[in-house]
Amino acid sequence: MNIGEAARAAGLPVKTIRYYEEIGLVRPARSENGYRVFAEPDLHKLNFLGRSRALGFSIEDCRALLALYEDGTRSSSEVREIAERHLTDIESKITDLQSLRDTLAHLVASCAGDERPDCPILDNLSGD
Amino acid sequence: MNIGEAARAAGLPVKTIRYYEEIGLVRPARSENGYRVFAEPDLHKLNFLGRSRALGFSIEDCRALLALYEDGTRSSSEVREIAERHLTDIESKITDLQSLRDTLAHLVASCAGDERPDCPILDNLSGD
DNA sequence: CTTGACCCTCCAGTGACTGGAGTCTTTATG
DNA sequence: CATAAAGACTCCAGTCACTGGAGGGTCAAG
Repeated sequence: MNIGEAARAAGLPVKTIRYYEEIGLVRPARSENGYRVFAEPDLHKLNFLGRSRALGFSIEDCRALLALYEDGTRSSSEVREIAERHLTDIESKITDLQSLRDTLAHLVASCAGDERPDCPILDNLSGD
Repeated sequence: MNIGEAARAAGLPVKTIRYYEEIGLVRPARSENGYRVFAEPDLHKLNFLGRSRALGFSIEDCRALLALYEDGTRSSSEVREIAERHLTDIESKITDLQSLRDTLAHLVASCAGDERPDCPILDNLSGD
């Protein structure tokens, strides 16, 4: 299977797959003409990567998760640790964004948004 | 006032201020020895930028906001538009992150996290 | 035999800094 | 006066995870 078909199968852009090979996440075979050849295990990896990335794991987390996935002697605690750290990260990002949102929402609400120059948003940004 | 003092006053790293000058957000004067000299209006701008960035506005938004701030003939609607777009952005990011968080929380909760290899997190990532 | 869809590699750019090397100026101390 | 530390300068490279594009080779259909 060529890279285009693999891309469609995994739901990833062709460029992304080439990038994943470059950084050693997948190692597809090559045919005589130099084309990458993706077999079942490669496709499986690509799908794994796509799902991991969709959950927001960093590439390095994905690399670790993939290694654990392929290591029959892993302990689930190692996987859970990675996921927990990521979850904590996301939760703190959510908190940060919510506080930004609250501030912004107040500012937007307080601004007339008409043709006049007076603007509480700018007042706030300029330090009142 | 030299860059170090300006940095302390504005609560920004020295490097960041030099970067802001490079991209044309501030234009401090130079003294004979080549050192940047920050006057009151420059400090004000740096503070404005710091607050805007802290609210998550992109550099280009900051540039636009600063221009509006300095334009006495602006209409507040222009400012409000930028802020509204940003607010919408943040809200959609929050929604995305919340759905990630929910998925991840379920997965983490379902994983024993012990010495055994069985792991619902990996099962999920590998496509069940 | 040509067209068009693929595939290849390599290089540059994204955003917003950050770190570091190598150099110069200023200030404080012995 | 010499020196050393602090702080200033420029320029280059790296971050993260791709993405776009140039320039070229390969393959199947008509």
